[in-house]
Amino acid sequence: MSTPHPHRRILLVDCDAFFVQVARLEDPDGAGKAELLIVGGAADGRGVVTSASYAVRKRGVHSGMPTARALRLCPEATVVGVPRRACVRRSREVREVLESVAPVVQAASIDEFYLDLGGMERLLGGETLEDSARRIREAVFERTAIAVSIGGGTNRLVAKLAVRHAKPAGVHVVAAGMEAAFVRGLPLAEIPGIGPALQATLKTRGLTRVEELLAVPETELRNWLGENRAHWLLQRIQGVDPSAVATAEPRKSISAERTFRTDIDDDERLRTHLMRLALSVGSGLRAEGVRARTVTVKLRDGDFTTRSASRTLPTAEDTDRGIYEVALRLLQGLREKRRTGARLLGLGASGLDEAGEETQLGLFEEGTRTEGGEREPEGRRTRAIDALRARFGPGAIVPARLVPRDPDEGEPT
DNA sequence: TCTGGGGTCCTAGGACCC
DNA sequence: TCTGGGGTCCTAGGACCC
Repeated sequence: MSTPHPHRRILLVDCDAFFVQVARLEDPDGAGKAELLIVGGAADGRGVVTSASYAVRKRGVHSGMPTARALRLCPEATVVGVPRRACVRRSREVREVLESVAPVVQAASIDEFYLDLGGMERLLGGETLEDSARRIREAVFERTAIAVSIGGGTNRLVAKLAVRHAKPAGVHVVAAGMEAAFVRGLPLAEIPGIGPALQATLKTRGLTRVEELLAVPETELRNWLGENRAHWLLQRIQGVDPSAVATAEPRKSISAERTFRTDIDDDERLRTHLMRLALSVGSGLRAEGVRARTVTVKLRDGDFTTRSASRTLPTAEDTDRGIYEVALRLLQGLREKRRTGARLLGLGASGLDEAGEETQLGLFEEGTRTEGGEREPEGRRTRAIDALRARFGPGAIVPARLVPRDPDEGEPT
């Protein structure tokens, strides 16, 4: 079957410095007035920059940089915490606007959305992709007060690369047929998927630009990187990306982790943190209506060595207690292998199946057991607690006696 | 100046089965 | 007695993205 249209019309809508914008909208008199604004973790602990205003970026600050270092580069900057809840809400508002103007919208992250305008040619009349992008940019700003930039082209990769040339608050469309030429002029580091490790590998052969890599014979590349990676890389540097814009697939894992202000070597305290993580992961599972077959514990030692242990259960689990009990054994195993101060503790749930109709219990709820040892349904209370946690955060309802206030919590900024 | 938290995907070895 | 493959699941680790 032949397609009626010669090429696809893909847009990537990317919110400009999203966390900064949201922080300003939520606090117009505080963050809103600070031109030099950093959103991220506290500077006195181990926090990093989540997003920095463009004025701060000019000083060399970028996301992922330790906040302490960012403040050394830009001492006048104001630092505020991440307004998580507001970001989720505003992200949803942006998505809703996009869904009203495009038939297919895929949220790639909290602040990025792929659109496929295919199939709406008749509705659009003769509108060019660039004009569509401008119209959509304005609609989003009008209805959400969020400024976005939009990249466009015939596939997702090109749209993604184009959006960098659109920022801030602009539009950049790569014309059909110009994909390879557009990619050819870029440094390899700009290609999504070519991260620090692959960049370093390529650099051992003096390769830092797409152009240079294109000159390497294909067979050589295959011998060097293996069939799969070579194929993937070749497509990337030729501006080819057959992947479709698809609406969200079900989530594959749910996890929570904490980096401590100072390393923790005390098993009792680690157990307390593990409980807290189990509460968070458990309510996440129930909120999604899924159960997990695999539980993973992650431990990062003081020297930044990261270790993990996982266990797949015969039956899927979604209770705080069930998750916790498996996780505790895994944590003990990891601690026995190497007992040293822990920098980070994490807990993940994967192998997710849709939950059935049976009970969903919270961590410290006993539930009543029938003669067969089966739990009786007592979902109402757990659901009520989960609802409160959803509104006020995972710390809203915790068994105070067993999970005291987190002494390792960073100071709120 | 050390290096967050939430995810996805890939690889590789061993177990197990056909 | 010797010698195969392939497929799937599980586990551990790592790369990468925002």
